[in-house]
Amino acid sequence: MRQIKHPAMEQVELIEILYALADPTRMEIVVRLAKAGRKLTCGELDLNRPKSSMSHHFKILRSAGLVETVVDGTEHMNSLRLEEIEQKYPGVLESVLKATQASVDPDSH
Amino acid sequence: MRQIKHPAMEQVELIEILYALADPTRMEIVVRLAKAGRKLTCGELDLNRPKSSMSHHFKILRSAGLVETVVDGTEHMNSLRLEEIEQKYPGVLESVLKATQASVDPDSH
DNA sequence: TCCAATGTTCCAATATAATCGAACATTGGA
DNA sequence: TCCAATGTTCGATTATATTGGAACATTGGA
Repeated sequence: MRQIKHPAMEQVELIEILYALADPTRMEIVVRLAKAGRKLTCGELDLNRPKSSMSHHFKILRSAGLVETVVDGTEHMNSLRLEEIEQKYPGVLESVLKATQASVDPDSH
Repeated sequence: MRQIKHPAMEQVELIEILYALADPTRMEIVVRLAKAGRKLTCGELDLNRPKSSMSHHFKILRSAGLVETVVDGTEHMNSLRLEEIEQKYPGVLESVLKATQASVDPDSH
């Protein structure tokens, strides 16, 4: 597989986005990608889990339309499809990301 | 049980909200409650499913902090905890509700 | 050509969730 | 007091997800 397939935004369903986010591991990946603001390899996003488990979660994030993965040599560079999702579902991802900060920082609410 | 217990907003987790919304039946309940803008009985929110199934979903919606249920005689009146959730997680529920309309109305995106 | 690095795929095991019938609890009215 | 109405709880079944080891694919460098 030269490059990985991703769904077009037309076929990205809100409920799949929510489902993908409703898992701590996947949410953590999304949050890190948002904070990084640049492409990260799967290795950089490693969460002390077997590669097969991480790969499983990336697959779900991709099929939900949240993450885009570009093959670069032996590495896979991942990024959030933030603008695209904002366009189709304004505020959803943005507010969720903000809310994750709120959960961590007790002063923010 | 005279009245049903609900979690305080302090213990309402974002990820549980997302999980609760990531199911078509529960999403439909939430959308209907939002559109109704008034308390609805479980019967009014019936989705052609056995009572026990609906009750299961209401339980999850309650424990996630999304729905408040007040016992009134033999009926249970349900409402969205919209303002409270907006306060704690601004924009999340609002944008999701807007997005559900976008999914239905092809002109809106 | 060989090999290490990076992930994916496959598969089986385990865990979690959804479904729904039946029994139960509570209420209000006849 | 009896009963119908409204939901919940219980328990069993089925469906779906997660986990992780092992094998595999692809790439780039030695």
